[in-house]
Amino acid sequence: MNLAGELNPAQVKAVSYVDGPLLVLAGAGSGKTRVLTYRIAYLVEHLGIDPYHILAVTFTNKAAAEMKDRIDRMLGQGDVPQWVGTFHSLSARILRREAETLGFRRDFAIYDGDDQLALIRRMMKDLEISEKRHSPEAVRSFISGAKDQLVSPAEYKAQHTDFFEQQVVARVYEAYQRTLADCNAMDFDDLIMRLAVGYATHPDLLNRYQERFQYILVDEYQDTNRAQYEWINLLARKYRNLCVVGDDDQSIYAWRGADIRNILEFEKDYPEAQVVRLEQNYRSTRLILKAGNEVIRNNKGRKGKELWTDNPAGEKIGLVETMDDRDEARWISRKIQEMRNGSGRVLRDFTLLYRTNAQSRTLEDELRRAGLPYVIVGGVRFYERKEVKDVLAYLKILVNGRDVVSFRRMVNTPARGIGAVSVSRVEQLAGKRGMDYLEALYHAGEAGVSGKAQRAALQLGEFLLRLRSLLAEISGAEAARRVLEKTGYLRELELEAVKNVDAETRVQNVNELMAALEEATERPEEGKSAVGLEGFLEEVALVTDIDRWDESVDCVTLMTLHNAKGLEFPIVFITGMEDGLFPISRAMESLTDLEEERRLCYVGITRARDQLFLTHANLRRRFGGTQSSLRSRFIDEIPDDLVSRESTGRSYSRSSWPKEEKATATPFEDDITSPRIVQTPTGQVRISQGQDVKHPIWGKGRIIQVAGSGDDLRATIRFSDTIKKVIVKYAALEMI
DNA sequence: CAATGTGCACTTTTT
DNA sequence: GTGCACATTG
Repeated sequence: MNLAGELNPAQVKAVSYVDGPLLVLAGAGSGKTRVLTYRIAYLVEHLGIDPYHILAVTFTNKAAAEMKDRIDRMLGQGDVPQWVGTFHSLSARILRREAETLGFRRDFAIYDGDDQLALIRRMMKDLEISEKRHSPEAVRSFISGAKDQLVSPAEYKAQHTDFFEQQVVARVYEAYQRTLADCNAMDFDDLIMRLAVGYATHPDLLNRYQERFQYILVDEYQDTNRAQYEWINLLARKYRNLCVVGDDDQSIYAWRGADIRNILEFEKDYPEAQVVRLEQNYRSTRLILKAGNEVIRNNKGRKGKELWTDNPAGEKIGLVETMDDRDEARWISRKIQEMRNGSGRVLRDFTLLYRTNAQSRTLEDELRRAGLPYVIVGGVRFYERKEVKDVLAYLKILVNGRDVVSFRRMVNTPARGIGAVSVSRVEQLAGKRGMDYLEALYHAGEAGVSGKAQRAALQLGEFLLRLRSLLAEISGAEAARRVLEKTGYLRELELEAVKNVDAETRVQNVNELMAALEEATERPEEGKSAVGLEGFLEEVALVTDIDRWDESVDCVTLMTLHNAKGLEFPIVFITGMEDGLFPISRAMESLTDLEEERRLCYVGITRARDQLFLTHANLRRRFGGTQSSLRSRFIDEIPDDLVSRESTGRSYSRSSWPKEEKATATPFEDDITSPRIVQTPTGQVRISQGQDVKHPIWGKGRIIQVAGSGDDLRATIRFSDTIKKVIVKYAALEMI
């Protein structure tokens, strides 16, 4: 391994400084992945460290797989470290191994966000908490937040006595955790929390893993939360060979509990720490990098670094103003076709990024019209689709008969006459007699279930109990085939597909699931061994769309900005660059939220290698209605000389530049839903010069001047026979 | 118990 | 515009 020949001096240090804590501040495109893989290879090959002692935490499973792959190719001989993965997958693995020590069963189920929400709703129902007054989603997020902070239900209750709302959350949290335990299940947050708490409360266990993982690497450290911080730092405390890599400018997950202080205060936690800054960018053209730098410099409280590159200046950044969202999509697909024909680009060179998943639809429509194949990464994830989860519910209940969420899902899917009353009787019986749900189904008669429902329950119970007893002999795929056959689930779906086009996709999804099951449990890829049903379910619970994404297929890629983190693409379009959308309206009121949006923008810009386009639409259909939008403030943070402007509209060009002509005001208090003046999602109204409006007394007119702001926003309007100055707040204007 | 109808909330981002 | 929770009907 020739470090000095293949790496720059900072990278060499990041790779070869292995005694003691190390903080690597790795700017976008600075060769971070390279450093991580070299470092591991260096530990193994050069220092002779047993891979057994290495732990590496990555942000996605995909990154973990790629890293292992690269290391494998670098190492002449010697084993690839096996403990490379995400926090969640590593946690699940360790928790299963240590289940006995920690006091739960090895075969626990993993609940995803939907399962979590379903259970929370049920808890709320049991506790007679109104969903109207307390949104289950909000409760879910409070509970999730508590777990990220390692706050137990009891602690939560004690700490949050001020607000009624939080007392409600405390009650649900308590019941929820109890039910999870009853179900032998853990949600995503539990995976991290239980292990972090496990380490903290079982010194012997902690000691074993400290001895095992003497060299620890953590990628994307800026996005770790409190629980993950404890998880890592407890392990690292003994040998202090902890290398964390991250970039405070790319911290975009504060909303799910990530604490940027983890990286900012690393040197406080480890006073002896060395710090390496990777500031040379190998990815982007000079202009793209400059644009990114200019945007991010508007944030305060940064560690501070200035990326530079030896790359050529490249083409200017395309700034495109379009009439509406469809026009935006049309412009993009035309541009793709043009560049594909003109400069020999292939489809997979193009990536479309957006702030919200909902934006993908319009883009999809136009790509389809243009005949351009595309793939969406993210959105409704494959393993979260209804039909996929339905089938998985059967498999999950076979593995863990106490999983109430899966039980509820499969027991009457497809409809077989076991209604809500019967279901709850069976559940009660299970609780009373200490049976799992399959046994309880079989004994439904004793629960007071009779007639058609009883016959159905009995039959189902018998079938599943028998299938469960066969699990040791048959593959997971075979079990699934029998379920589909016996329940007629697929048949029913196929029947529906005849009249409903959407159902056809669902049939395909079930078939795709079967294919995945067969591959995993019956005929694994070369180099992999077949996993059991349990292994498959675990994999499925923790994979994301990013992990499943196959970059080698030649089509345009669409994804959210969040999903794009850590990736790079030749040509990037960031779409919907509008105030209220990006930055998203809810983030526009607080500085910290706005700064996170800005970091997200920085992430987006720095994904691009060769060319970057920023597009925004003057009108955007959102929510049925149409909203007029102003270009994003982030666009204005990019210096003029870096961009080349283009506009598709005729009538919009006048008011489009510069931005100062436009102003905002607070909404009408009495009727904020009426379409008088365009409402932005913040509840603010926007008007602009040139805007046609209607006044209840004066009729139609056009705004010729705007002055003031807030409550004092005034407009000068030319009506057919007069010019009037009005205070917008009182004028009840209607936009035309 | 299931199929059909109706009203409303929904769009931030995800392991 | 849509998908979901709830109500009503067969």
